[in-house]
Amino acid sequence: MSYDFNTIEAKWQKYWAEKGTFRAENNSTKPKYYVLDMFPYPSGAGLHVGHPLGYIASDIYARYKRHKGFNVLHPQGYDSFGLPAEQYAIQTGQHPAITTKENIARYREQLDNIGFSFDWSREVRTSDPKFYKWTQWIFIELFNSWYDVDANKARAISDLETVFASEGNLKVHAICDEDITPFTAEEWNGFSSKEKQEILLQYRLTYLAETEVNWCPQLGTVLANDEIVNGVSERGGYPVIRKKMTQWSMRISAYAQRLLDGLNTIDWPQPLKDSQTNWIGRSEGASVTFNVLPLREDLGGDEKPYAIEVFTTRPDTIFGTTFMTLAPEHELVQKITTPEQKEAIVTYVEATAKRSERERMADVKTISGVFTGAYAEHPFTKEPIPIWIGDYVLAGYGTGAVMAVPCGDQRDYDFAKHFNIPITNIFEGVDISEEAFADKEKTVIGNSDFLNGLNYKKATKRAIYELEQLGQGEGKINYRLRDAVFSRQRYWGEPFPVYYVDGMPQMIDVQHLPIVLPEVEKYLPTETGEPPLGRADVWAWDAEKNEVVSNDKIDHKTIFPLELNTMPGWAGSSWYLFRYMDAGNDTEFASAEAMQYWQNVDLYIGGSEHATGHLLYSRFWVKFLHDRGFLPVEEPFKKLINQGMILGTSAFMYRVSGSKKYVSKGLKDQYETEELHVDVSLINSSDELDIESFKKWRSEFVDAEFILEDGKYIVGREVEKMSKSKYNVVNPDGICEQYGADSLRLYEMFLGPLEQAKPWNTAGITGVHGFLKKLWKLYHNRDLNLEKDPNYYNQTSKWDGFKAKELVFGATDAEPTKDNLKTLHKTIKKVEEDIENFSFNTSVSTFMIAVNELTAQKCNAKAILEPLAVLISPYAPHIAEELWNKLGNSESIATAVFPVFDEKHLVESTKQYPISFNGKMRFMLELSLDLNKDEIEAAVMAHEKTQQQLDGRTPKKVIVVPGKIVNVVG
RNA sequence: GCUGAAGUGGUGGAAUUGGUAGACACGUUGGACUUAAAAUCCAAUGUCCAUUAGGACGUACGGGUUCAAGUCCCGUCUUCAGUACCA
Repeated sequence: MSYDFNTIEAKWQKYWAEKGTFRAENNSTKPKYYVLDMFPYPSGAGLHVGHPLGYIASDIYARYKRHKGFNVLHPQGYDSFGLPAEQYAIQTGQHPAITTKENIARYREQLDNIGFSFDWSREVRTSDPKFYKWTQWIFIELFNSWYDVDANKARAISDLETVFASEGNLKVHAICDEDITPFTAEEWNGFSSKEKQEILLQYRLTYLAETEVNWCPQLGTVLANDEIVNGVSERGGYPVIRKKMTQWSMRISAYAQRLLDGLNTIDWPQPLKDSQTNWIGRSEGASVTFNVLPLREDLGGDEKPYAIEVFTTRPDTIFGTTFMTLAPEHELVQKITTPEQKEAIVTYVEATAKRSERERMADVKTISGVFTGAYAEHPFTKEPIPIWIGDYVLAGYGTGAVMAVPCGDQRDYDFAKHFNIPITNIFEGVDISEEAFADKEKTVIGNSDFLNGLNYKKATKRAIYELEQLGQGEGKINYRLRDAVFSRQRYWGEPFPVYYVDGMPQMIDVQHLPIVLPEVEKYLPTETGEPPLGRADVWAWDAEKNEVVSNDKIDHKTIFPLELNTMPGWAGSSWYLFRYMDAGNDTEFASAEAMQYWQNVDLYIGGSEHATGHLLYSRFWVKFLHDRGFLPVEEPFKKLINQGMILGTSAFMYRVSGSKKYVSKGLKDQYETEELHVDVSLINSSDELDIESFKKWRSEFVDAEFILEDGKYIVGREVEKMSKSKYNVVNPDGICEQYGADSLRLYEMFLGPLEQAKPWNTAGITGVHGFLKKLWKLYHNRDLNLEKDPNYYNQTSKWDGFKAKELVFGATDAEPTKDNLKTLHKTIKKVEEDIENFSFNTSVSTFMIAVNELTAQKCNAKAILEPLAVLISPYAPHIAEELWNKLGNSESIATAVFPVFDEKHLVESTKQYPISFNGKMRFMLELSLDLNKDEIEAAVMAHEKTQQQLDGRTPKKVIVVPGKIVNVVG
């Protein structure tokens, strides 16, 4: 029987599905292990060879952990809300639910073909109402929570109402909107219901606010900061502008410090932790208030002076402040500008507003700004300081205003030089005639009154103290992390469980969830610019009957309008990991017992592109749910591995400009050409184009002409991200058909280290496929191809070759030889280490060596072949199952126990290595692993003798480490 | 600019705590078996010199530590990724 992988793989995939081999139990005496992949978005293009890379790695680990006696949870699902299905719906009118369903079916088929050990009974889909019911529920819980700084956690909003009713908000320390008006208990109790709601909204962890957002006109929606790349939308590459809109926001800033601290408790790649750290952007410093001159007491009344609050990380340099700069968007700009400067300021502000983000970013070198004509008072010297505006100060960071210290900050320095503003040097022994001095460590302050002679640390402390005495500043920690906008003007997302009474948002009670997406006849925004849900006919809330009803019934008494926005893509993916623990639960998002048992994800594998999106939001929600007592854990993913991207090798053709002629790569420089992508399936392994297929590929190429070199059309090649639009996508189906899923799995692992990006190239796949054939033969009549059989040609048809002769299953009960055992245990050790270190690529080599050695040893002992099959089964599960079955086992190999490594079989002969020592020839000694004390002594003595014979000296020091090399120092 | 990662044959990539660099695979060349092809098996394959025996040089570059450096230290260069006027 030859290795018929197609039959074998189909057989075992069916077997696993029927027997439910990979179902995880929520009750088990075994230790638990949770292995999770980032679930895919089911796109119309299907899976390409890059997708399964991480899945194969996690599958190997999951199968390995099962062999090691763990109760393994290894589920899979779909992140099925998203923009592409909606864009497709806009173009074709096809309902996104239908497209999504079809795409999922295709994904499932492809995933099944690769033989993953997923527990499909726990599948989740974020677009399934049974799933998003709980996404809506979490939203309501966020709405019903506030962040208590004293308890350092989120609490129920009802607690806050109790506090307000008894003592007002004066003693409440919350992370909330900045401009909260203080009130007493009496005042609170006297507020109307609407006033109370408005106040509470300023405290809630999700809140409605008029925010400046990134608006993408082409997509008709708002984008989060991480959905924008270089000033254009990540999807589609459309321009993005700033616009004010009323939006739902998530108060993730409340968790900034805990998100930072939590990074120390999890095992994630350092670059990823770094990028979250940068994103959160903690900086320590002080906030300082500068009063604007003329102080307003001379204006009469008790009006307070205008005050500019700044954030600085260098309060120690406050005496070096020679001007201030406001962002052009700063709210005080209009108020403080003097009449003489008005025109210049207005012109500048307008010019800045017109510049797109992109232009502003592209042009960071040009220094620009305008003097407002106003002055502020230095808190200590009481000197007047000119106030400027300039676009190097960003409205979105800190307070949108800086105290400019040109001697200590290069940007302030450049600005001052450019506009001839004086520069005061406040550093001892430093020359600032050429550039600013920003080295904190070497700082000694001078020319600064009470700060003179102090270093950075002491001066900072003292400056903050003095500012506090004046009531004009305090120590402050500033975070770059902004609250996350949570509204999207889209159709294909989770609807909010929200209706509006008198303009105030109301939550729909959990027992009436889910609020299911309504039908609409078109998926575009409405003519008036409302989100697509504005087109729904049945989209109003009957607060008496508690159901969704037709919109034309809205009476604002019992029937109210529903929220028209939907939630962003990251909503469902922020908590899905818990749904797998108890996927069918209709009464809770997962039962407490299930969550207590499974805790959190032990191993998470996925791409690093989610560093500041999904992986941050998910940590935020988990911390929140933990605070409110819904989750036992505070971090979602204990260990994370980023698999590298598999890149495609694009092919390019060169079209002679303005013609239908295509010139081969070698001759392209003789013409003026433009390059265009061509489908890689039309190219053979030597970069030659299949001209006939190319003409048939697309109608526009039917009458193409070619300028060939040596009768061939050679294309250009370049490695790029795999993408449908670049025609460089390779999907796994063809490979599964031609070489089998096991070959694909082995090959994807063999390609290189998991974390590394690498181009896809099928050239080497015959290597791993050949290994599987050898493995198969190892369990069968292996001698057939190694020695000539004189009868062979008589037995079989001459033309059928070796395949025609039946290979006989050949494992026996024979005793394994020493060599057999050595090979086996060497392999166990290496494979175990490799899997634990996630270096799956090297273990494939280990298998090849093992099979080659055992073949050479003509090993047919069941005692070797059986454990070998278990070792290989995580990598190549189908062939391992088949061989396991043939060895006479009735249970699936998935339940087999991982073989135990026994050091004693690794008997190496003691070896001497030559080294050169002080120009003389010496030897080093390597001891075998299994020697006892006496044997070691004997070996060392023999070794010393050799050394003596060489130069007549005895080594002075001998370091003996069993199993290691002996270091002899003369 | 800043942060992080990495530079090893024709190619992908191996190499424990420093210990025979180039495992394993692809590719290439030669051979066996075939009428032939495919498949399979065997051998060679870092570079240079040499008929052979053998020798020299080799892990981006320049230094250093060490009996011993791909690995550790200092400096330089290059590439990739992330981030960007963050006060």
